[in-house]
Amino acid sequence: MARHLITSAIPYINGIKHLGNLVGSQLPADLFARFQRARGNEVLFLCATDEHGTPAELAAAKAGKPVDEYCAEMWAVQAEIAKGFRMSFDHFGRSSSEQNRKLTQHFAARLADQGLIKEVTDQQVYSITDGRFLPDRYIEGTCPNCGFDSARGDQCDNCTKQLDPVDLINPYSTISGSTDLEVRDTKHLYLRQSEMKDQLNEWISSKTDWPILTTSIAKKWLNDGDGLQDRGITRDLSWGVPVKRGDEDWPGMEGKVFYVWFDAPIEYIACAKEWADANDKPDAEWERWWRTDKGADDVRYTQFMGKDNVPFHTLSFPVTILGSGEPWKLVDYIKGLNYLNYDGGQFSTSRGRGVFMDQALAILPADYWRWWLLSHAPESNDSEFTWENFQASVNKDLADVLGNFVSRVTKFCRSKFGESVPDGGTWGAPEEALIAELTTRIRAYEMHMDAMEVRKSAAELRAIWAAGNEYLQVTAPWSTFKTDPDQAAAQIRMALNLIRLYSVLSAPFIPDAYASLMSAMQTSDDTWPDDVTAALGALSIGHNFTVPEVTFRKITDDERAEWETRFSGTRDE
RNA sequence: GGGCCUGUAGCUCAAUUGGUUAGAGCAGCGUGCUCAUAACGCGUUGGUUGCAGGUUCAAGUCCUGCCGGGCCUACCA
Repeated sequence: MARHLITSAIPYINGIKHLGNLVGSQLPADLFARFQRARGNEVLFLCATDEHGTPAELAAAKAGKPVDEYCAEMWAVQAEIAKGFRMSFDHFGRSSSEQNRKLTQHFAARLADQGLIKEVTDQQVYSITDGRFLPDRYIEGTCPNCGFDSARGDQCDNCTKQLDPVDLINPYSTISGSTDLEVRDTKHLYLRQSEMKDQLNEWISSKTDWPILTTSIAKKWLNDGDGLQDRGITRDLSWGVPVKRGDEDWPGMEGKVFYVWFDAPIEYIACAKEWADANDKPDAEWERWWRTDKGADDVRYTQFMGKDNVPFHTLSFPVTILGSGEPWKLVDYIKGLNYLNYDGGQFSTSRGRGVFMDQALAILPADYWRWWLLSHAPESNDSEFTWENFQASVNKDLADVLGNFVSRVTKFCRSKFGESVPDGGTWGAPEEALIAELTTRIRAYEMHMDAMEVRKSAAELRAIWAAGNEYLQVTAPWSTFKTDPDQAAAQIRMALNLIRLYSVLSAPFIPDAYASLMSAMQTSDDTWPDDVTAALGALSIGHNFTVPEVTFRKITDDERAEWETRFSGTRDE
């Protein structure tokens, strides 16, 4: 039995994420986790909220709440939505946890012991009115290059030129609008990533099976210009993991916190401890997933993330792990995904453009979204959500091909034989052909799922569903019944068993349909069809079932038109 | 500015890494069927692979240039 450690990039705390965020990490990670569990493998699937940093502080202030309270509330909201989308996390943690605080401080101490931390005095813009240092992009002013009057401190949105905040003409704080800014010296800890450049290069180069997207981003950072740069891992903020060297104070670092990108990936580890603690498990239980000296050497660790997260997962987090000199588990495979666009443009959180996770669930059940998003996952390129495409895919694939199959089979059986698996007849050539086709397709499906080829998996699954309809067309039990009711019984026995088989195979994509179909077929036998013939005998003669309600309904043209309008612009609520 | 990715049928995507006649699904068209959610099956029309050159026995795939789309560019996360 294989062991899979699976993490999804942890969503930032400030607000509800859109469908692009969902399909970029959590959803494919969940698909993979569910599939590996179904295959009988041991899985630990973790996610959490990423809670530190300036945006969290500002969002809390805007909401008029203390930041810890705000984060706790938003964590609950995100946890509820994740549940709504049927994310099968073993634990949904928080980067602000006690466990992560201690572990982050521990890593910092280890890295310092290994000589991989240095102190650097930076110059940073301080806003006297706001009483805080400002990250570059929280300063705006007139672009010295093109004269655009709201250029950000890091880059001008108008002429796309990279800027330094001190270059801006008439700079002001975007938080308060104050122009009362000054440049101050501030001391920070830097992670000496450059020391490990060669080691990282070798490691990344050995990952020939990773998505090109992932390795090319990593190589760019490693080799661009002067190569991998050291990176500041502390910030002048109050909300975050206090800078400490293990349990000891860090002289000169009082009042500072670790940079969110330093502590966020460490939460992948801390989350395992949160999981163990929450379930009254001893430390050995989580350490066997993360410590290669404590049983994790046979673990395969897979990370899922959008492309914007790739540098941190391929470079700075591995530096943290490797640089610690301790036997922590290093990632084996990084599944980096592109972006999902919305109807000819980008999803926009600020402008409320596109469908957000809570809104999606309010209009349709999770399975509809899961199916569409996964079968159109932005694996090789950015992909695009359009309502027309969504409606067509959902109606055709879920309602017509799968849902209607269930409907026609169960209703036919009920009217001719009653609501139990009928006796009589034998299987012959058409059944053998079907089994042969299904066996080929199921093996292909498994291969694609194992390789995390999401779209190909979806296409194969759909073909498996369609094979049921083809079988019915070939055998035509409604005709057979008129001349040879026994043979029709054998045919419908096959079809009823297909429903259970489809349910089991489809569960990673559409878990709610899995549950409702298993319930309709009155079985809990979720055995994976390693042997297709055996799997098609799982519901034996006389086994009772019920005719399910509509498994998937169709999206009407009116609904589509209404939603198209509703989600096109500003988000109201 | 630099780097990377990308452009294939009306739409969404494939193409075993340079190897026969570029394939699927949807939409369209035709047809069969009547168990079923106006569903299903079968057949079929759509391609100068963005453009122009080049390398090669062979190019969607490699090279050069141009045009278009996207991402990243290290203090947002």
